[in-house]
Amino acid sequence: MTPTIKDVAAHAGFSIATVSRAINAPHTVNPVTLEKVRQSIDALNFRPSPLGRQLRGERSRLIGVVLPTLANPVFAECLQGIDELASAQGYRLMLMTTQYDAERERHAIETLREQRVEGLILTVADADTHPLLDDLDRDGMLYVLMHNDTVRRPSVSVDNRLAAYDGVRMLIAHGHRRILMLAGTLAASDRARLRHLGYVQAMQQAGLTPAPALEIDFNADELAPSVLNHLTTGPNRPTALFCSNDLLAMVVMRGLRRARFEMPGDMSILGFDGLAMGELLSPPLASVCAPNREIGCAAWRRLIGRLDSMKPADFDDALRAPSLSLTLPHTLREGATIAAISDMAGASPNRNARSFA
Amino acid sequence: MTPTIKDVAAHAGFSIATVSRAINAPHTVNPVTLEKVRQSIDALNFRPSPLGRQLRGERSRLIGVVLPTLANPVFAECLQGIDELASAQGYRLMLMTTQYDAERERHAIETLREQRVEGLILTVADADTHPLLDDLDRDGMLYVLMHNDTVRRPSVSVDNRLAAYDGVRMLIAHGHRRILMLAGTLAASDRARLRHLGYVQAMQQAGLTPAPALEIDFNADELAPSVLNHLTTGPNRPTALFCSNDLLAMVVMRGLRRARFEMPGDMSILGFDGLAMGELLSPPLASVCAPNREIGCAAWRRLIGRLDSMKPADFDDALRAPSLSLTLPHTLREGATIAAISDMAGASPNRNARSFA
DNA sequence: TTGAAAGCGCTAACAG
DNA sequence: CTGTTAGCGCTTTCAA
Repeated sequence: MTPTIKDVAAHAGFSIATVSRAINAPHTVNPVTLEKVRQSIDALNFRPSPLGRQLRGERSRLIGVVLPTLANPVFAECLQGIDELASAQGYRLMLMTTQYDAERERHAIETLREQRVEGLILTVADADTHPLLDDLDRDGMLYVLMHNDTVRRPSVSVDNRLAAYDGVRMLIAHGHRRILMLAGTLAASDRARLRHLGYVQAMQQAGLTPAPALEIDFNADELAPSVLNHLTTGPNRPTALFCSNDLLAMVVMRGLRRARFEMPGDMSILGFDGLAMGELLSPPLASVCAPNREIGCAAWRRLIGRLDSMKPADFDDALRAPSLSLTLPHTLREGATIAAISDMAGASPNRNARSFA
Repeated sequence: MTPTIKDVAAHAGFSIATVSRAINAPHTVNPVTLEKVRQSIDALNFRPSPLGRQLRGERSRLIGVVLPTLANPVFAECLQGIDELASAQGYRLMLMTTQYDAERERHAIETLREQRVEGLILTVADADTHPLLDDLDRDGMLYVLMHNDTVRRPSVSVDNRLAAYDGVRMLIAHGHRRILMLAGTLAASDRARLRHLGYVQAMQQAGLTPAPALEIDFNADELAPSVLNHLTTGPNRPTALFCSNDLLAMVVMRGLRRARFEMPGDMSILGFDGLAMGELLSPPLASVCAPNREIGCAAWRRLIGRLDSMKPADFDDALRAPSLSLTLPHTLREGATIAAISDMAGASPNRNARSFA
């Protein structure tokens, strides 16, 4: 079927060794021979199988990428960063998604290891309590986490706690007092916890009372009535929502709009992630922005850096070990979904019935 | 480094053949032996290398995916569909992006073939005039195109001409007469051409004069002043824009908003693609929707179907050949970015100065 | 400059 | 039920 080096050798009238050399060390072979071999290669449309090479102990130049989902552009943005560097450096990417499911995470890592990837870039639900990552450590399998915010493992992320803290402080600076945090169903993730912690700290520092994060079913077409109620009615209804990610913010805004709420007039909204698309919205979505693409690039560099440093000597690696986790700076996109409390139509509790007028 | 079957054999005190059998045909080996081998496997943390297997002529269970970019969620949505089926069926995906660049397309296909993928799923800029696809045909390499709208090659897409036609007819039905089509910089793609053709046909059938597609620089932060001028001023300024994709529609809307245009009051907007995210916008984006996820799934099924049908006999394959390209139904999402002409504030030419008031 | 041959990890005849 | 062995495509000594 696909021609092998043998076919080429036969066609050219030389040995397979010569063909191999013609490919890998052209200068060591007689120009005339070289030319003949090249013609045979073209004639048969031969391409060397990486199998043989890898089998010989060469590097696979294959990196595994494990992401929760591509439905959230956050991960697509990271992947873009990774992909760009990978193709520039001649690496191949093997991609698996997990839908935030622990079993699928396990399976993905397992599968990729079988494929003999040289390293893994992954985003898992919870990095700290993940036995699989311990396995990787034990087996000396190189990996870098993206977005997972932990100091215990090699990772690249923003400081989720601080970022959330800064975001909520901004809301407070705009005069908001009743600020509620909304989280997706995967409230168990390490970053969700840290974001909530940041929220709590910002609230407490301002002398405000933080609330537990309200869980929202991400995929539902409508906001649950009880949730909507919680957001839109009562004397203590929130004036601002801090959403644990941008997609959630968009879903929530749609729900509020259907209830005749306007943003930011009736409710201020702050997201998290800094999706590029958020700037295209109307009004542009305020967000605590992570440099997603750059996170992908940084994860790549760290992985490849460690990969390369394996070769010569390991002490170099040990030197870098202290700074296992890399924290990239976040930014605040103030957007237009945040209003100062004084500008908000629905700020005073007694106007809340408006939404059901 | 990584343990091989030999290590396991040595550890267990059996031959490598027995170990291999223990893995691939457990029932053919003595339970006691089996148990010992299993313990050794666990102890050494052994996983069979796919290299050896593939080398033995086994299937690689590897599929290559080539996409223009992940920055446009259209492709991320397709990839989701593919990924779902792939992981369910035990296949691995190797992903490469091309940024719509012909050279990168070439390189991606080349690379993936070297990796011995069993088949390719790809979206290329222009399917009809693509020598690489001819190579694939010649070499019997299985592939399926996604979104590329051609009858000459195996493909899955919507009927881009008809879909555009239907979309523009809808605009006309809402009373619009001056409808302009906007296209991204890759106006050269097969689908962009077909979409424009559909636009032309719908216009002509209604006795209206179609215009050439106006090219927009997708990535620029602002609309070019000349473009903005074209859209917003003059007695013949358009009342509706048909954008060749949703992302472009969003960029254009942002540009118009900055010029104090409101959608749909001052301008109706129709996109193409049906991004899931479009429904989260305010107002929800009207769009000619392709079932992106389903396109990915269908492409997968066709590829695997043809892969499987290779095994027994090839005439089966010939039977299916007539229906090379699969056309999936499109839908119209009327959204709220389209207003009937009678409801539009800016409909009468003499109101156009409003935008610069 | 070229060829012969060994070996990478594994599976599958074939023998025992 | 288990072991021996050949061979998949390739690179790389080692000889010629």
